[in-house]
Formats: sequence, structure tokens, C-alpha cells
Amino acid sequence: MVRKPAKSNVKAVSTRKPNMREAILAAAEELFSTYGFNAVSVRDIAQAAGANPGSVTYHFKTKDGLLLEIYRRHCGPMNRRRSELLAAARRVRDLQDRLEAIVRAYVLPAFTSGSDLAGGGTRFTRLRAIMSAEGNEVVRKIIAQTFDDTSHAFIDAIHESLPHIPRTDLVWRGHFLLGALYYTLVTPERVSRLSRGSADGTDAGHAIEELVRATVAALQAAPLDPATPAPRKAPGFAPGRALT
Amino acid sequence: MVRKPAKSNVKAVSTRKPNMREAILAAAEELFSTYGFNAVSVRDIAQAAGANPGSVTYHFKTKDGLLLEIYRRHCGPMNRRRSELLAAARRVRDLQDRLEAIVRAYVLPAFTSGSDLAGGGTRFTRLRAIMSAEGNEVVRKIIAQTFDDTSHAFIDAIHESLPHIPRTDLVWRGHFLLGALYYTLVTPERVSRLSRGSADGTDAGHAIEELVRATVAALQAAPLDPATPAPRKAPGFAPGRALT
DNA sequence: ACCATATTTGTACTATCGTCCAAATATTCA
DNA sequence: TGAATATTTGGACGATAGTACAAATATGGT
Repeated sequence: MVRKPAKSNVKAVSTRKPNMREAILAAAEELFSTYGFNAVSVRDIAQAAGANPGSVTYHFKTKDGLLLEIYRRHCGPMNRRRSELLAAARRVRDLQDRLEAIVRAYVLPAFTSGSDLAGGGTRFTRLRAIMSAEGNEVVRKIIAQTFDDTSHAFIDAIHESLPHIPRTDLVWRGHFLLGALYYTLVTPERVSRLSRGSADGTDAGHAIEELVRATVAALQAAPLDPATPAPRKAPGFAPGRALT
Repeated sequence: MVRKPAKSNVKAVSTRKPNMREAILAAAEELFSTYGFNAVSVRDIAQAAGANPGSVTYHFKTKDGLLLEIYRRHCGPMNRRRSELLAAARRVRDLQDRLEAIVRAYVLPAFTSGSDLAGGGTRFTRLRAIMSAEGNEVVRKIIAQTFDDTSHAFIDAIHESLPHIPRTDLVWRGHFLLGALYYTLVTPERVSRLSRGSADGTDAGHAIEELVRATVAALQAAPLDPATPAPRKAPGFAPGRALT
């Protein structure tokens, strides 16, 4: 991790942490979601939390354990929120409105988690985005056993609103949605740059509206011809590791 | 990086590398694009290339220098290919067909680069995806001075085909496209998993078609109301570091 | 106030990191 | 061929990594 000059000899006596475990979790979440898991050391986290490196080991045993606990904290609330919103969306009468409500139910909790109000959902989603790129073993297990159910529920709901589109296409389009969502959280300033200041990539509200609008349109697109002609045989690709 | 048991005492005498520099580059590209920059050590690369760690330093001075050289190798050919395809796409008469051709011109070179036939473009794009998540300083500079021009050219071309849609919306939707593209290359097996085997996430040809179809529809969607009501003031989000 | 327990501290251990360097070896060209 | 140059080698350096552990300190119930 990039370090500041940092020659402070003073100990962090000013602020006494009432709950060091929580402070460590918060610091780790912030640092991981900003620099990635590999680039942040246990010592970085301890320093940011005003704690001793040994305390991290005491509370979470290993660095992976710390990451695991962060996921544990957020997965429950976020998926619960998603289920609630999805259930409400399913009850929308108008088909077009229902589809939009479903997409919104998927996107919204990614920006505002139930566990933390001030951008907590955003931070955790950004962490998930980075972890999906870095590819951690601990995360892989959690993803498969926690998020796949939710993903299937959303795909099924979408399929109900768009029964004429094969599930396969909806899986692809839902996948694209997640990729767009991740990339927006990881690289928001690119939007500001390319729009020459006329858009703010970090404006969560605006990002959500753009994402929902674009996704609904993409989902409604005509399906690919089932008799795929496959005009040129493109070579398959796959990374050498098992991924998220 | 995850290491195999690896207790081979035999030296790599069997295969003599005619050009060690190229072998190192190839190994680094493969490893970086699979495990990320931070997770791969210079020694990992040297071993994969059948070289001595010192050789890496000799040819590329630093680890960052090695990454830089990989980008140098690919950026030129890829953007040249994109320009060619974009120029051809601009000449398409039918507006709908032209839009699709433009999107295809953006997506295709990301899968098949001019420099390497066997998935070289895919590998490099996956690397870019991972680097955008990890956030490397060297990459940041290259991105801004190499890819932004191309991005603007594509946005402009799209805007010509869809003049009634504000540029801002097109920037967002182009951003979503890149995110979807990256995510598909980084996590293709998720598509296979969620589709329960009815789709192959690693099938580049299929991925391209799905991506083009979804993106064209998203681009054509009605723009967001310019008088954005901003119903709830969502808090801004931004990572603590400057990003790609 | 006392004890049992929970937590924090400081330090140490081993492994691996990126980079460096002098010696050994290949290669190139007059 | 022989000299000049380019490359490879193996080992070393200091820095930092994750983790472990005993001693010190804080905490809570009686």
C-alpha cells in the first residue's frame, strides 16, 4: 500500500477506542475497498484503526479471517434488503414498471447497505468488485453460497416479466449489469473525465438512475437468434485460476 | 501468488529460450492477467519463463517497468484496430446497423488483439480489467493518455448515430459497456454457473454477440429526464485514491 | 478490593518481497 | 579467432509480509 511520509512519533493516545474490534473492521473495510486485499497489510489496518497489529490477529486470527468477517457483516443485511425490495417489485402490476422495480431492487442495496448508512453499501460493493478481480479463495466460497441464490431469484423474477426471452440471455444481461455496477463503483471518476465535467461519476443517485434505465432497455432487447450461426469460431478464453 | 508444491530440483535445461525477453513478457502477461499485479512476484514470473529473477531486472529494470512494457506492446495495435473498425462502421448507411457496427468495433479488438492471435486480446483486456480494480500508478498514466482519446472517438461516433440522446447519457452507457466487458473477461465462469450450463461464459464469440445486443439496446434507451428530480439525496461515493 | 477473564502491547520469527551486483557465460562483429 | 558487448547467473541486501506469543494492562462480576 502506498504510505504517507508518516513520521509521527506520538502515540495515538488522544482517541480511546471503545470497541477496537469494530474500529479494525471499519479500517480494514475502508482500506481493502480502496487499495485491494493484497495491497493492504495487517499493519496498515492496525495503524489506521489506532490498534496494535497483534490485536488484529487476536480478534480475527488471520488476514483472511478479517476479510471473511467483513463479508459476514454485510451479506446478510444486503441480501435481506434485496429480498424485501424484490418481493415488493414482484407485486407491481404494470409489466414495464415491474421490470424496472426489479432492477432497482437489485441495484439499490448495492449503494446503500442496511448495516451502514454513510456509503456503507457502496464501500462493501466496491470491495466485492475488487475481490472479484483479485480472486480470493475465501471470497469465492462465500460468493457461491450466498450470492448465487439471490442472483437466481432475480433472474427468475425478470424471466417472469420477460417470458419470451430465453433465460440464457437474461443471465448474460444480468451479468453485464453486475459488471457495470462494479466498474462504476471502482472507477467513478472515469465518467466525470469522459463527460468533461457534465456528469459526476461519484453521484450515487445519478448512477443508479442511469444504470436502471440502461439495464431495463438491455433486458428487453430481442434475444439472440437461438440458431446461432457462429460465423467465425472465436477461441475460448479462460483464466488459469478458478474465479469468483 | 498461490504456489504449487514445486520441488523440482532439475534445472530448466530442456528448453532453451531463443529470446528470453519475450518469454518473460509472455509469462508476466499471463500471470498478471490471472492473479493480478500485486499477487505475482518477480520470481514467479522468472520461474514461469524459465529465467533467472535477475534477468527480469536486467531487461525491465523494475516490476512496474515490466507492466509498462506489456501495455506498450498492446495499446498501439489494439487502438489501431479499433480506429480501423470504427472508420468502417461510420460508413455504414443504415443508422441501426451503423450503431451496432460501432459497438462491435469497440468490443471486437478487446477479444482479439492484433499482436497475439490465440486469445492475446482477451488476456490483455483481462489485465486491464484487473489493473483498473487494483489501481496502479503506471497504468493510470497510460490509460489517461492512450485510451481516453479512443473512448471519446467512440462516444462521438455513437452520438452521431443517436443525436437526440445527450452525450452525458452516452458516456454513462459506454462506461457500463466497458464494465460489462471487463467483468465478463474476469469472471466468465459465473455465467456458466448461473445459466446452469446452458451458456458458456468463456465462449468469446457468444459473449461478444450478447454484449453487442444488450449494449445497442441500452444506448437507444430514452435519456434520463434532464430535469432530474433527484428524489432522495443519495450520498456521494468516492474511493480514497485516485483511480483509473 | 479481588480475582478471573478479555484485551492490548511489544517483540520476535520466518518467509518472501523488489532490487542490486559481480562473476560467469553467450553472442556479435572486425 | 579474439575482443567487445550483451545476457544470464546465483547470491545477497534491506524492507516488509503474516503470524505467534509472553508479558502487561483493562475490564467486569462478586
